[in-house]
Amino acid sequence: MMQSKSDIIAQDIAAKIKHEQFKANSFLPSESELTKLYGTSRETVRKALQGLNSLGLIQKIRGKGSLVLNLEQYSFPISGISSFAELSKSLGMDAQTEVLTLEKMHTLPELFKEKFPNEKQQTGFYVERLRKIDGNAEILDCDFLFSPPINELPLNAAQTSIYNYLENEKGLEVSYATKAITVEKVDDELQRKLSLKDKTAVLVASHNYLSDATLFQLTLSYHDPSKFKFVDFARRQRIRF
Amino acid sequence: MMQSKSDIIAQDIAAKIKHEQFKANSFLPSESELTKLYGTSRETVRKALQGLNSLGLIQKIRGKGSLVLNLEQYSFPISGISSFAELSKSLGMDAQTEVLTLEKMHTLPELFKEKFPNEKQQTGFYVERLRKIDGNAEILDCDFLFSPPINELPLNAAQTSIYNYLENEKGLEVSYATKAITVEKVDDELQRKLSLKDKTAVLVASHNYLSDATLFQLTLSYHDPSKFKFVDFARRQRIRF
DNA sequence: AAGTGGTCTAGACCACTTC
DNA sequence: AAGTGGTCTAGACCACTTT
Repeated sequence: MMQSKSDIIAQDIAAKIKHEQFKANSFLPSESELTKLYGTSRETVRKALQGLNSLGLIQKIRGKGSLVLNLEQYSFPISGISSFAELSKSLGMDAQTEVLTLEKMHTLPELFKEKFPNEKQQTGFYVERLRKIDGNAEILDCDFLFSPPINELPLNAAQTSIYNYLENEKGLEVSYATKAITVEKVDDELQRKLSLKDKTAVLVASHNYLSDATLFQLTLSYHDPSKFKFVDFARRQRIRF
Repeated sequence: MMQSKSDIIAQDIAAKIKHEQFKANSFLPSESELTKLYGTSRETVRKALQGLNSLGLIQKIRGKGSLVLNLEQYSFPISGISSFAELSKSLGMDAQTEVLTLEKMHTLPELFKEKFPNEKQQTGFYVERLRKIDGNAEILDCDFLFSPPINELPLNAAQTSIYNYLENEKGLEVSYATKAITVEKVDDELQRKLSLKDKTAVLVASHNYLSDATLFQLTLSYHDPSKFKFVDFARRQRIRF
């Protein structure tokens, strides 16, 4: 949980990029300069830069330096794994969450059985939340959080941020997720909840895991197609599977 | 272009995972064992494991080891940046490409001006390709490749793999991309080309860059919504921007 | 106590860019 | 030739899991 030196350096450089102390289309100080600046070894600086590189904040160019990329063009990537609370905050949106359902169940809801036919665990919390931006319903999030490892889930956590509750109050470490984006036909009820023109929505289905590889959450996130936008940054892989 | 020791190790371990020499839900040999096995330093082994970790092939668990994750569940992530040729090959699909257009232009096509209003460079190659799987048209790819850096583009490259041509014949290094996924209304022509029921398609719009941060390609990729599936693996970021 | 991964170091050599 | 990032090493110490 402790932040490493390289994490602190990465955070610091990211903040300086954000506040334009390091400007887009210019080069960061060289690795040897950063080494002096932060009083660490070069490998530690390099580890920090590697994180910024894979995030898409900088591009390392051999023989020249680390170029700061400009993200304004296409808005910051939405990919990765973050909560609605974090996203709406970092994008500066006027967002509200309305909790429609929160109940402990001993069987997986039909909707989840249909979309995740391989899941066996049954007991957990079912949460249904409507996300509004500028007062308009845009996303319907359906979550199932397994017990164990999640033994209680206060309404307050569902209203604000479940991830914040799990990470900061329960000490659980959210680590990775697999997501699948598809376009689906939806029923009257969902059409009404999201005020959709057509009976079609974008579905983002996720498996979410803790750092010990425990599956702790399934998510079905329904979006209004006319407002949906998924922005991603990807690097070409050297490892071909 | 030379492969590093850590790349070779990562490739080797990935291949062993693929061929189930290292099985899902079991642990890899420990870092010290891998160090002996490959005859390198521990940091070099760790660099290789880090690559596999960020790809989602393994999960490193402190005090325990590197757990091999099972990908079969949700099929291998499509995210990242790969060509249609690479993807269809790795998924073992019966895929064909029909080149509809390939021409050098001195002005950006209207479609690109509309979707990428900030782009200034004008000269390049416009390529329109229909992707078929099992004989059915599923994707329409529209590419614009800028000159410079791309001064020629043989029809043969467009028919097989533009990335293969650029990387292996022209020595260009494809490095990263930004993508935006949206759902769009389309015209009669596109509806006909993809045999769509509705006048709706999924659009994946990309900016593609070389390793020196040069923008070399814009892509508009139109998918049949009923067949579209984007699978992603994401790790929780420690760097909050 | 022994084994695992996580972090950090100081130094070396290499490849590429620039002057 | 000087400066940049890329790779690799051998060793150290720490935190966590297991026995």
